[in-house]
Amino acid sequence: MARIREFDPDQALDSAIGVFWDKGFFDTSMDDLVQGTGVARYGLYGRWGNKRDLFIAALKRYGDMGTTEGPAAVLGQPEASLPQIHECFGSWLDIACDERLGCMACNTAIEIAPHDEEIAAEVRKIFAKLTGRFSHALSNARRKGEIQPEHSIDDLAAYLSGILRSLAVMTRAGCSRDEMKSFVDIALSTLGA
Amino acid sequence: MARIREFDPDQALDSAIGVFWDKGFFDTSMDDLVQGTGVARYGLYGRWGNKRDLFIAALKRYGDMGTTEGPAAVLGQPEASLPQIHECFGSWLDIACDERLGCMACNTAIEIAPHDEEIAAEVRKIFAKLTGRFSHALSNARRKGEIQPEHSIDDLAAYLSGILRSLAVMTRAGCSRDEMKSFVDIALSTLGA
DNA sequence: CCTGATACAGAACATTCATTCTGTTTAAAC
DNA sequence: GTTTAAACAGAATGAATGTTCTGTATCAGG
Repeated sequence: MARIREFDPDQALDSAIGVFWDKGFFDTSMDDLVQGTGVARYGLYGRWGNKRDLFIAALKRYGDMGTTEGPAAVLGQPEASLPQIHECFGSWLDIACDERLGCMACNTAIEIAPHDEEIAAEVRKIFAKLTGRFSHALSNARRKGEIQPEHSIDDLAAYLSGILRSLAVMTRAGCSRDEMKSFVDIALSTLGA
Repeated sequence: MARIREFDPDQALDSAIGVFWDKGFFDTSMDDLVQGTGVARYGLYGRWGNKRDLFIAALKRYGDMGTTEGPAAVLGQPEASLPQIHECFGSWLDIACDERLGCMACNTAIEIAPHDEEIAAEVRKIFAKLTGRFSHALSNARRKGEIQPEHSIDDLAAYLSGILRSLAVMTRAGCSRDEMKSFVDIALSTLGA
């Protein structure tokens, strides 16, 4: 009864993530998105309504994928513990030096969160999700006796989550790998042997 | 022989810092700046040429003032050591909960540094300046035996500087004071007793 | 008091932007 | 094959943006 859609919304969203992640919200034009996604204006507006809603959809998808696809993926393993935490930061460093994307949630936090509470809440949700991943690994680590008992698991998880935020800023600023590496080394030394 | 200028450039720059710091580069219009500084277009363009150059001037001034006026000011005391480091983070937390400005250098790092190397270099310069302040206080702290000898002063200074960057992101994201407080507590526990 | 150089206020300009509209194409349903 | 609802490509629109221009006001020098 009607013509069939030519683009895959999820795939388009993945491309949109790439554009927004790199250039941010305000410096990204709808033209950039049409070009970046390969989807015509009609398709983008028909599906997501406007630029802001498309951004929110992209951010949410980033939050859904980010922890299962990026450096934090290893934290999801059932038996993930201290080695996986180290691995997570290690792969972050590897990626951070190739590209200057940083973390889309952090970029959004800085660029728009103070002026858009709905988006701010989404950012904090993504942060919480990552913190949850660290909690999981830290619980295993504590059970295995890999970390000091000085701080609570939740506090430590929030701490590691925060450390990643520093790296996100440094990555965008173009700080050297050495600088980030020694930062991570000290940060992780807090966990204990 | 000519009419005298009515505005003070430094004062105008201070106002411009306020606008850019809050809204970032792209979401700030020249109208916002005219309104925020109280200076007419003619004055802004005559003195700084264009928006980007005005931004750079504001960023540089931020870098010059930031470490001597904000929470990091106490680090400049000749005998500043561990207590002043704690004080610095303490006042950061106090300020962070009133307003959601964060750190202008961090905001700039994320918003434009990856796409503008001149500005990125300026951001790193501001980071280095803050790190220098921490170095100073940490040197005193080490001499007084207030911190562990495990890490080098320079690495620790870069570490503390990085911690502040996390807080900048959390502030913009609207994280709670408790969350930031426990983050800082763990971060500073690394220094030792 | 004139003169003229410069700062001022705001209009004007060209461009870009997000969004909407229009005419065409597509393919499922009859 | 015809019909028709929906997707496509890109032009059109109106607002906003960064920048420049114009006419007026101001003040130092003669």
